Amino acid sequence: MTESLSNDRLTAWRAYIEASQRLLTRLEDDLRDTSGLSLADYHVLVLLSEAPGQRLRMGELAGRLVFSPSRLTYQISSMQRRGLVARQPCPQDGRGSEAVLTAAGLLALREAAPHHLHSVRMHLMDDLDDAEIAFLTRIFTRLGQRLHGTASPAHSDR
Amino acid sequence: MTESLSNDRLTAWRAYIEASQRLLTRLEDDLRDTSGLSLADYHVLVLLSEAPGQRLRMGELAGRLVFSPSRLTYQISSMQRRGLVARQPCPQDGRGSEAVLTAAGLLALREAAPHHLHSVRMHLMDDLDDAEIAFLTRIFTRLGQRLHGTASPAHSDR
DNA sequence: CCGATGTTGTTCAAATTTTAATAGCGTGCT
DNA sequence: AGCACGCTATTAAAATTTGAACAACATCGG
Repeated sequence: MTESLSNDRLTAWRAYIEASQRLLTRLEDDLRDTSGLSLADYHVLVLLSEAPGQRLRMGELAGRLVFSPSRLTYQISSMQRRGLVARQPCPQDGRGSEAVLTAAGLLALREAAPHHLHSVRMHLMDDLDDAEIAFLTRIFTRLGQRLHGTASPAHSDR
Repeated sequence: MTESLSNDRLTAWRAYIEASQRLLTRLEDDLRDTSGLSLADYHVLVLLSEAPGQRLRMGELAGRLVFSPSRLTYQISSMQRRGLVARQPCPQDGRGSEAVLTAAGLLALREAAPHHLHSVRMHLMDDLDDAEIAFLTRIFTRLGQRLHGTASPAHSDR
């Protein structure tokens, strides 16, 4: 096992990590300032708004958000308190529950989206040309697919 | 103000966000399993080990880690409890303090690094060709520089 | 030198996230 | 049917992170 990275790769890695962190921080701040939502709130709203019946099982939602189950429980409870989503027991499975988008939630999303998308463009997308977009998509789509399978939230053996 | 993203860009954005989240989670788990360190611990150790005198001002460290001041205070206190770093008052500035790498901290880094780097290669780098590395570096170096200036931790007006 | 102001870190409380149980319910086997 | 097991989501407690308020010191202008 080779235990190092070439200089080029180390540089790439560090640039990626640091810039991503800064970007996330910035987007979070922008979103909070313009709409009072967190990124997590926003992502939940987006996923629900796109789902059939504007509702999703907790587990499905957690998987897509890359959230632990308990984190999602907390997140949804919080949004429920604020009236952005409702919680309903799942008809097909007595154990489960679904998060359902409320009218207020949809409205909040509609109000927040323009600002947020503007922010994403401003801080990232406007600075990238088409070739860069293509690379970004290629690299991270592949990465996401590869990471999706092998476990992580739970500990594998190794 | 155009308030949307082209489909291509939206796809790129979502792939990037989700895969990055999965990657971070995976690396964190791997690192924790093999060395008992968090990513934050590891980054602190790396930065200190590279700094002249293996010491850095709190503010400098916070800036590079993209941590809030209070978060860094907590982080360093935790590492101090575990013997990985020490805290010293700053000679030039009576207000400040420095975090200093300890022998144990350096050892912990040396032990953790091979596993962590292997993990980074495994999950990300080995899957990228040289052209992709170049794009990654280019995109995120530019992004990092651009985001570095304009404020975020504190709220600007807008 | 003195006072006004800005910095640097820390502290405290509140909010969030993690981790380790746990309750309830499905599934499959007998 | 009856039971062993696994899955789903929640809960409780501990750990972390945020955000506001502060204390101590530096810096600058008078």
